[in-house]
Amino acid sequence: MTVSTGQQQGQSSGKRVPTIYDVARQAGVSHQTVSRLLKGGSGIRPENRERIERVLKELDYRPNLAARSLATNRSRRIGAMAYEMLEIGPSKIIQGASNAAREAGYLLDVVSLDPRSRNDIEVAVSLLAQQDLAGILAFAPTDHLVEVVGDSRFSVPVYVETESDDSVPGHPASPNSDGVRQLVDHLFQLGHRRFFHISGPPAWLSARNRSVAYESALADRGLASLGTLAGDWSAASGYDGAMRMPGELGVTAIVAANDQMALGVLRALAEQGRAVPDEMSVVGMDDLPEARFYSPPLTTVQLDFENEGRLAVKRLLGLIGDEDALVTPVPAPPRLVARLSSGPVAAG
Amino acid sequence: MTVSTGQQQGQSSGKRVPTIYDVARQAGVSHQTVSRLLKGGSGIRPENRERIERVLKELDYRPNLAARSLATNRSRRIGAMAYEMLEIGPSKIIQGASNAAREAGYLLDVVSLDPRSRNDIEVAVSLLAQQDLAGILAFAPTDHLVEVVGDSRFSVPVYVETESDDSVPGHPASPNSDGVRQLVDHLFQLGHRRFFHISGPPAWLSARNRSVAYESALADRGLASLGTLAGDWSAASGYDGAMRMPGELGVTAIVAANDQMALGVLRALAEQGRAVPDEMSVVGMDDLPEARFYSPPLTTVQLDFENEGRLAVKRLLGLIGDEDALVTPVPAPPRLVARLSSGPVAAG
DNA sequence: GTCGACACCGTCACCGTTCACCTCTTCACG
DNA sequence: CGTGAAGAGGTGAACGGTGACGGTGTCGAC
Repeated sequence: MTVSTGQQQGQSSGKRVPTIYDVARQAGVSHQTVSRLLKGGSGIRPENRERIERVLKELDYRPNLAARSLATNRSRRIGAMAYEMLEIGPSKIIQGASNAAREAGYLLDVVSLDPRSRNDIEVAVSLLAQQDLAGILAFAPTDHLVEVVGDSRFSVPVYVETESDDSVPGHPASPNSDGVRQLVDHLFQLGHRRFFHISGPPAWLSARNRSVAYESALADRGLASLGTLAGDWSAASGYDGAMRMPGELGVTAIVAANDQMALGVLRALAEQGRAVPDEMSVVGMDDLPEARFYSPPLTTVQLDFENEGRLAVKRLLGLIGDEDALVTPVPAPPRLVARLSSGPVAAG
Repeated sequence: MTVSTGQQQGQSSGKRVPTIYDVARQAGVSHQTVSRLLKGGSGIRPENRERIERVLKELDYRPNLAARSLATNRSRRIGAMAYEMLEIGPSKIIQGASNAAREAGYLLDVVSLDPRSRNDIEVAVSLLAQQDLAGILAFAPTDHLVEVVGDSRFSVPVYVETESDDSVPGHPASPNSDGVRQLVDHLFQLGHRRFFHISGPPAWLSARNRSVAYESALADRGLASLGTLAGDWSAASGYDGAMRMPGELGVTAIVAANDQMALGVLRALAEQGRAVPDEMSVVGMDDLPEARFYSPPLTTVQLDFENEGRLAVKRLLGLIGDEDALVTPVPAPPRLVARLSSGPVAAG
């Protein structure tokens, strides 16, 4: 996983890389015929087609994308703005997007940035504006980013992955809010009535959405949250949150907005000598692969990040007009994963 | 963090994007003069320079990179093959690389792949071969990958991030092996003599290096490992490994090749009712931000992934011949982080 | 036998840069 | 006052594709 020595692969054998002209010459046709074959392929005499294809293989011809995009004024590259690639959610989303892009014949250029830093955002935007891209994907739901991206006039379609704003009533639940609701319901059924929330940073749209969903799920049960502390998605912030949570509230269940913060909460409770789940239930969100191995194993909710990334690419391709819209991936609905960190509320 | 609505930014105001010809005409010079200014900028009369620069700004000129790279046969893009982006190590390396690339004016195209799958690798290679890239970075130290990349004749420099092969004596320690050695020494000083190893998958160079370093660190102390089980970097595999470890060996310290596997080990021991560190010490590697919140907090070793990624980019730029080699980042040496999962060996 | 339709394929111009080369000034110097 | 070198900037041709258009050859219908 780390560096040490490198090795260079040769600057190639010195031979120029073949162009359609080379192919055409060797196949005894015009370059245009080669181009045609490369394009759609119809309207070419079988014998010619075969000959060209042979030469193509022989020379190991690779189209020069720069030339192509110069001529067509289109490219097969998608820019993506991402943030916090170290978190499981974002990085899985990017991975899904990258795969979907690859399958559609595109390459994803990922620019990572800190979406709280206006400067970072502007650097990223100008970097992306320079490259010739078919479109731009912005996964980075902070208010800042939405604003800057909205301002800057890209010459290509931009798809901003805003989450549905759950504060607007009467519109389809996002996977986020659906997941939160499942967690709350689960705890409710276990008898919990006194909830506390460790949220993500309020500048993040997804954090706000999760919080709103949490409040409204409680409200639907006729309950109100006993309080919320904002973390920053990290385990450390979860730890701090749990430590700062007023003891006199009599909380019996803590809902953390992601698994890392839940881990921090678990640790804080362990240090305070409070048993989980006997004295306190803790739930997270995301279902990290590790969540199952926490102490105790964490109840959480599984989200389909991969397909959310794919979906975003498909949507962008739709905007671009690339009718490759074959199958639109539907993210799997969130799935509650009940483990040992949640249990019935203590008697009495 | 999830999708819901998207929003499109306009296909721009319909006006053609300005070229150097447009700029030249408006500034009353030839296109070549504009090009010269854009290039280095020397040898232009101040008055002309000023005029051109004004027009440049006015029209918001952006060079067409496709045209440029067609003409120069060079591009400002670096391809990177990465694997397991979900692991902290790889993703931090990529992030470091991406930042370093950006600072040097390059963009990093990341293609993620499963380096165990020959097919994946070939797809990635051909994808990268198509794009016009200034160079290619291969972070993905499996034998497979090294082999395939070695075979395929890219027309651009390729920097393969092989680790130093620690089985070759007399050559500088890689951060990996240095880190492992620190862990072993730490345990040794705590009185441990009976070690067991949960390694990464042997196809990974870094896993092999860590294993070799482990064995040789023990050998230097006149000890031998009581055994090794190979995991796959996941917490689940660490759990399995600990469960399958023969009890009769009398092991007192388990060295896992990364933090996730160590987490799995901790969980397995907890389920077996074996106290950590009283009955068994456990150490990991990588120092994930979460490691500090495991139960008990994990002793591990901190690696400077970010700078390893940067370093790789610098090296590649060196191969490319881009003399931007300003400061060469030196990855910080690995640092032992002792926490509660390791302790003195039990008396008797 | 002529004509039109159609399939196939070649020619030419163009995409926006850079590069090689040439021309025109300007100025110093003998 | 002629000469040459240096400085500034213009001209035309690549780069490797694609698109528009037009020219063949073949075949069936009249």
